[in-house]
Order: sequence, then structure tokens, then C-alpha cells
Amino acid sequence: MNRFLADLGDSKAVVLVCRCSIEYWGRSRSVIGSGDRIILFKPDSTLIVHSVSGFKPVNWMSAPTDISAELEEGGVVVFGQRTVKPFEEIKIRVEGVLGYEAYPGLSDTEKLDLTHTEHDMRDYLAAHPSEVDPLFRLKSVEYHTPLGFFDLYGKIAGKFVVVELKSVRAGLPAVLQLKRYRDWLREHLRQDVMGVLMAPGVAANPLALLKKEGLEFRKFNVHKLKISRSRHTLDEWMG
Amino acid sequence: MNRFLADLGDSKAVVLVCRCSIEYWGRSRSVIGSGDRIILFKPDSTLIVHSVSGFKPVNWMSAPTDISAELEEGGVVVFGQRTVKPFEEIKIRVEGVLGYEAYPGLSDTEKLDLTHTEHDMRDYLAAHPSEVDPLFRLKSVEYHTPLGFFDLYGKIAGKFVVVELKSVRAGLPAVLQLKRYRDWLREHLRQDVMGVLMAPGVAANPLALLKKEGLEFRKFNVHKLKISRSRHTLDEWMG
DNA sequence: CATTAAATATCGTCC
DNA sequence: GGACGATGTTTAATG
Repeated sequence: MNRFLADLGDSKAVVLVCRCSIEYWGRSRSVIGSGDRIILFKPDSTLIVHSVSGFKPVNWMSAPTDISAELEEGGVVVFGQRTVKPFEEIKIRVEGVLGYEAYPGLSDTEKLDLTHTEHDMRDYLAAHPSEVDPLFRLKSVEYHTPLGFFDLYGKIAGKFVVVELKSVRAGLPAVLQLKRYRDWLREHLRQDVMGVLMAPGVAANPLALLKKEGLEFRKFNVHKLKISRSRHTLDEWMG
Repeated sequence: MNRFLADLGDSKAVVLVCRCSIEYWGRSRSVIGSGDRIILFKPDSTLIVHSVSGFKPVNWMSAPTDISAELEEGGVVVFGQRTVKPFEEIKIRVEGVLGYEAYPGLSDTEKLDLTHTEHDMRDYLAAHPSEVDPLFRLKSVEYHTPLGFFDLYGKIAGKFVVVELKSVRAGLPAVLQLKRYRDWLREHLRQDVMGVLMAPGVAANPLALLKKEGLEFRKFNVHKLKISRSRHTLDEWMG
């Protein structure tokens, strides 16, 4: 236990594999009985508990978390406490240690370069407006309004258009959002306007609402994107 | 490398701490350069790569994933491939191993018992409708409509009411959803109806829209809930 | 600091 | 298997 606290104090990453039971209090509450788990303690004080299967941790505490340990009834109990909002606590009763490793001096300065996201889709269509519509004339990217911003804003054949983009299959929220933008724009300009949803697909119910509201759907898949350089590099290049 | 593949074949959990660079292709694409990371390989073929800070993995593959390893230019490259939708691939170029541990026979049969969620809030208010409104008469929980379902549905002083619940501070989507439900119900019944949002709080803009639309907000915090037994036990008790 | 929207969101549940 | 909504969502961007 002293070694554990010393390792955390030395900003080491600690991997603890143990049989344990866990209680959590905070935004919700949870309890889980005794089982084998893999616990990561990161140098930034993030704590993540993984069970033997699944992507999602069974419990966690995000930084900044104060981590302490005590002896209770002969066993070690690890206690995590967030002292900033949201206030949260976790109590891990360690019942048997299967593995303990501490890694000093881990260094990772690289940032993940993620592409083929909605942001890239927006940039691409801003540069290639004819793929929205052959007659589309772009006026603004991220056009700000009191409701939020339009992904793309422009005109088709003299009619103002708000374009909502989704990099994944669109659902009801996307259609409601587009409808809200279209309605606001129509009222604001006091003239007929268009609303276009571009996404790789749209679910049946949302599509029905879209059509009922006189909005339009255009298929576009981020996998079509040819991204010649990373966003990071592009940003640097553009200043 | 052979030991690694043998460990995976034996359904061991493997924790690999290494310097590596990673590429991902699938729903999006990502690249990250060389850095120290902690990689979990779970017995169910889930693969999770954690950097030195933050809650979120820097890369991952969810089960079922075929994991293989090859020698390339003298170094080990771990390759993960999903052969079911969504199709995805990950390539981890291992440049230096800082730690390798394999854990056979990890067992975790316990399920997380999570309470104080929106589900519990709904159950509680269904059992205590007067906390929605002193005059609230509950007619249905999860009342199904073509749009989805109303969390609670009933009457206040003879007027039909749809109640939307949020266990966390409500935002625009919650208000839009409630408005849509209220509009549909009003049209369906051809009479004036009410819409009530219950949540621990609501952001300023959503609240303005809510009032403009003649909807109502009632404060309710899941922390107030006294849950006498776990949902699991409750389900068993109710059959 | 609050707000807003994206995410390789994941996950459960219902149809 | 698709669709839909909750999540202890987390995270980043923005005012």
C-alpha cells in the first residue's frame, strides 16, 4: 500500500489487476460485487476500472481526483474523491492482488490526428459546393445565428438555403435541428427558404418527418473524402 | 510475439505497455505518432489503447476483433480487424516494450447495479405522481406513440399532460423533444394539452424556448431519490 | 465558467 | 438487425 501511494506520488502509471468490489457515489450511484478487474491509475489522476469484457469501463473517475488508500478489516481499500464539480467518490475494496506494475516516466506528446469527421465533411463541401447542389452558391461556413450555427449557408437558384451535415446516419434530432433552423430563417427573412440535410443516410421516421416538412435529403459519405493532408498540417499551412 | 499470440489464444487478458504508433481505418480514420501507451487486450477480443492522460482511449477496437501480429522491418506490428459491421482496422507499430503481463482465468460474473438514473426517476415519480404536480393523475408510464414514448402521461385538472424527464440538466434537444410530443398530442386529441419538463435544471436558452412555447419546467433532482432496494432485486420481486 | 454540439461515441431495449 | 434514447457519457470549441 505504501508502495502504491509512493508510485502515485511519483507520477507513475499504475496497473493493478485484482479481485475487488466497488461502490460509487456521484452523478448516479453504483455497486458491483466481487470480481477480477484491471485498474489503470494514470499520472494525471484519472482512474479507470475495466472488467474482463466490453469497451466501457465498469467504473472510473476523471481527473482531478484525490486518490488515497487505507487498511480496512485487514484489506486495502482504494478511495478516490473529486473535490471539484461534479463531486464524486469511489471506493474500491481490494480483496486479492493478481498483478501490480508501476511505470515511471511514460511520455506521450503526440496528438491524435482524426480525419473523415463532420468537420472534414464541412471543409470539403465548402470547397466543393457543387456536391451539395449543382446550383449551390456558398455564402457562409458556420453561419452564426441566435439558435446556433448553420453548417453551410448559401443560395440555390436565388433561394436561401441552410445545410445541416452529419458524418453518420442522421436521426430525429438532426431533422428537428434542421427544421428549427429552416423555420427561424424563413421567419427572419420573411420569404421561402430551403433546408437540406446531408448525411450518409437517414432513418425511416426522421426521413418521413423531413419530407412532411418540405426539407430535402442529399446522400454524402465521408468515406468518399480524399484528404490530402492532415487537419493539423492544413491549419499550419493556412496560418 | 509468439507468446503474445499464444496468450491471446488462451483467452488471457494481456496488458502491454509500449512505445508505439497507431493507424486506424473505419468509421473515421486516425493516425498518431510515437508515444508511450498502455494497451489492454481482453479475453473477448476487445482492444483498448490508453495514453498517459484522460478518460477516453486514444484508440480502440470493440469485439469481435481478429487480432494478429507480424514482424515488419524488424519490429512487431499488432493488427486488429473487425470482420462484421462496422468494418474497421487498426495497426499498432510496437517500437519498444516497457511492460508485458498476461493474466489467465480472470473471472467477473457480477453485474453493475446502477441507480439514481432517469429510469429510477421515472419509477419514483410513477409511484409518487403528486411530486410532478399535486393534481397529477398518472395514466401511463412510457406511453408509446408514433414519435417515440412519453416518459409519463396523465392529466392535470382534466387537461392531458406529457411529461419529459431528464436526470441531468436539460438542454435544447430535451425541449425540442417535449415540444414535438406536445404538438403531436394536441393535434392527435384536437384539444389543448400540457407539456412538462422535469430535470435538476435547464439551460437559459432552452428555458426561454420552453416558456415561449407554453411548456412548463419542474425541478427534480435524482439525488433526492431514496432507493430502498436495487433495481435487480426489484425486478425479481415484481417477476 | 456555462453552453453547445460532435463522437470511431457505447450500450441496452424494443420492434 | 435497425432504430431509438440514456449515459456517472467525455471532449473540444466558443462566448
